[in-house]
Parts: sequence; structure tokens; C-alpha cells
Amino acid sequence: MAAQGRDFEGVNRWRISAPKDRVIYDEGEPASAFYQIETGCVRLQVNREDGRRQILAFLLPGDIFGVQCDPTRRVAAEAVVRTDMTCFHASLSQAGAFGSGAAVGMASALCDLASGFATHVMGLCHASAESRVRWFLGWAAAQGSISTGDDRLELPMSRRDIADFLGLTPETLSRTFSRLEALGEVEVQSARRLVLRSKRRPVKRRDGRRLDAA
Amino acid sequence: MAAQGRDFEGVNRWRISAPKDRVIYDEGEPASAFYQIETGCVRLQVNREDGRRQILAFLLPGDIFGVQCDPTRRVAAEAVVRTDMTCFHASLSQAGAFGSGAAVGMASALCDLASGFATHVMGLCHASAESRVRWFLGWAAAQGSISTGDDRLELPMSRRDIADFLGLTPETLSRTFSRLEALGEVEVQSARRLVLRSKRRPVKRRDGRRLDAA
DNA sequence: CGTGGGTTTGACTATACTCAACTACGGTGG
DNA sequence: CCACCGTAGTTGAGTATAGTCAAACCCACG
Repeated sequence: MAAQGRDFEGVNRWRISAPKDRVIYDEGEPASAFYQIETGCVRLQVNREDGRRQILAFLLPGDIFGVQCDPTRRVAAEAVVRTDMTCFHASLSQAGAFGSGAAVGMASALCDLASGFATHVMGLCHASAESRVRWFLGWAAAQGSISTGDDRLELPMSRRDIADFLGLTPETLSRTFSRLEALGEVEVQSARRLVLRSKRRPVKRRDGRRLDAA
Repeated sequence: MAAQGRDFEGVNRWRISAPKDRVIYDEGEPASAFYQIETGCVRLQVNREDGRRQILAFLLPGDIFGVQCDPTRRVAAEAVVRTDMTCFHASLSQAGAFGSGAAVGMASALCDLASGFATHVMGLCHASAESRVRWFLGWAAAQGSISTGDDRLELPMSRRDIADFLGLTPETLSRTFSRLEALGEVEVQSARRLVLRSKRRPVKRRDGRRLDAA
């Protein structure tokens, strides 16, 4: 959804590549550039003092990240898998110097980011683990670079990544995948290779239980 | 935190006022304006088909909301209490016409919004109800228009609003307030009038338990 | 082919949700 | 000004669900 008609004319740029788990930028660093993913996957995350980690977003090809007002990074960006991206050397405060086009482009990227966060909040508020995982699967299925054709998912991230994204423990996540597989909603070919089975979404009741459990 | 140095010169504007619970805009409506709060409080929310409601953000004086790329509203905005605001008649796609200043201003507003959402995600991922409520109290204490001086909070929103914001039931929220009161961390003078008691934050361990339970 | 980390499963515990009743507050009208 | 009423909030009991600790499994890598 990101990056339609945003070329950021006049902004200095170069291509960079990051191997799996490479830190692209870390919390506390000065922010002077933003990025657009070409191939791969990036996670935005906050590392808590107690060692726990919250993943705020998974970003995929086309997505722009790193645009912000604050001069220092509040969240870290790490490559989930080997990732190629374009690095634009500009901050929002200087955006005016590049003309309104660049500013609108950056605003547009922020729009997508905010929209993704909002969707994430909505996903997290599904109380049950089952709902959260269904929501995650729906999100993944809607991403072109994850969903390879007909209901076949190729996940770039680990179970722990997903757990930290959904606010669940890896154990609960794994159990939930197993339950959904038993329900026939998904086939877990391997940890990162899934096939969605339910062609049409099951009808939900007010209490969140499925009517057509099959 | 919002609205520093953003005057949106040249953008047509007018002042509007909304009584408690008035819908400012609803999901599905066309988006042609954005807003800045003068006094009061606004909630951004999504109403689910099952009747449940997720509140994505509480917005306070100075905050800007309603800036988006999408031509239709994905979330609704409602006044929590009687609210006065300025309505700016401009959308992000036309922002270029007003010069880069307006575009940067709108991007800046989006930055704040995204930042708030990100903080919200982090708050929701605190597993326990106790942590979520502590996080909410911390958020409220940091808001000038809620925190009246020394650790005294005047909440504009109801328990149900807070519950829908934190992804808890009103019962659990109420119980949690009672527990925090028993722990001496907060005094619940009335439902919307709180006094924070812990001058210094209690030290936490990796497992989230307090060391200096008192 | 062997090893190791990621993943899955198991048993138990802690916590939040549900349904229900009770209470307190705020607004209205006498 | 006080009494009443309705709604919001609180508390209680029982149940369902996710977390914790621990061990087994399995795939991917060397």
C-alpha cells in the first residue's frame, strides 16, 4: 500500500543491504534518514529494560519507515531476513527544503505507518489468543510479499517474532496454531510455511465463538 | 505535545463545538478536513460488528486528528466531553497547494498520532491488567490537561472508555483500581478524580513483580 | 551425520472474563 | 432543599484462558 507515487525528488539516497537480525538503527540514535524496503522484511521494536521485546510492526517491500519528528529514535529497526532497501538522507524538519512533494510523500508514509499501528491496536484488543492469531493470519494473507498466490503463506519471521508482535508467549502461540490446524483453518507445513484452509471467513457471534465450527 | 509551530497558513478554518458523546465524524464518511482540539477530549474509536468497541486514542487540547491519506474515514471520532476545536478544511492530498509548510505541519501531526499509537501498542502488550492500568495512569499523569498539578488526575472519560482503551472489561478495570488503591499507589476519590501516591516508581524485576511492595 | 536452537507439547498455576447482585453517584423533579 | 430514580461503578463467585516451568521433538545448519 505504501510508496505509490513517492519518488522524493532531490533527496540524496543510496541503496543498502542488511543481513538477518542486523540492527538498522537503534533506540537513542540520532534520526537523520528514512528508508524504503526493496526486498526482505524489517521489524520495528522496543526492547524493554526487563529484557522483553515488543514488536510494533513488520514492514515489507514498498513500505517506508524511519520518518519522524523526534531527532532521536524511539524504536529500533532490525532486519528480519536479509533486506535490501533505499536510504533517503532527509529528516522531516528539512522536508520543506525539498519542496512540498517530499513533505507530502513523507506525510503519506506516516499515514501508512499510523494506519498500521492502529490496525495493530485493534488486533491486540482481540482478547483471545485465537482471535489474535486469526487477525495475524489475515494480515499476512493481505501482504503480497508473504502470500504467494492462493492462500499459501511464506512467513519471514520466527515464532518468537510473531509472539512478540501479538503480545503472546511462544508457547501459547504454538498451541493456538495447533488448535487452528485441528479446526481445519490452517495447515502448518513447517513453522514458516502455512496454507490457509478456510476460503470464506467463519461467521462470528457476539461472544466471539464460531457458529460454524467444523 | 502536538501543534508546536503549526499554524496552517492559508488553510480555511472555523471553530466548532461538540457536546459530550457527539460524533465528530464516523467510519465510512468522506474525509475532507482535520481538527485541532482547543478544550475538551476526543476519542478515536472503531465500532466492531459484534457491538464491541476499541478506543484507539484519547486526544487532548493541542492535539490534531483527522489527517489521513485515505479519502474515507476508517475510524470514528467522538467527543468524550464537551469539546471546542478548530476545523481545518484541507486534506493531505491537497496539502501541496498550501505550500510545504502545511504539508510538514500535517506530517508532524501524523508523527504525533503514530507515536501515540505506538505507545498504545506497548501499553497493551503489558500482559497484566495491573500493568496496563499503571501504564494508563502514567500516560494520564503526563498529560497537562488531565494532571492538575501534583499527582492529581481529573479524568474526562468513563470507566467503560478506559476499559475499551486498555482492552479490559469494566469489571477487571474496577478491580484493578481497587487493588492499586489497596497497594497505596493511587487514591480513588471518585470515579474520575484520582490522586497518585507513589512519588517514585516502584522498582520492577524481570518477571514484573514489585520488589518494594509496600 | 551430529549438533543446537527453534518449536511443540505437557502439567500446573495465575489471571481475566462472565454472569449476577449490590452500591453510589448525579441529575431531575417535587 | 430534599427525595427519587436511573445509570455508572463496584464487588462476589465460578469458569475459561493464557502464562510459567519443564521436557521432548524436529528441522536446519555445520
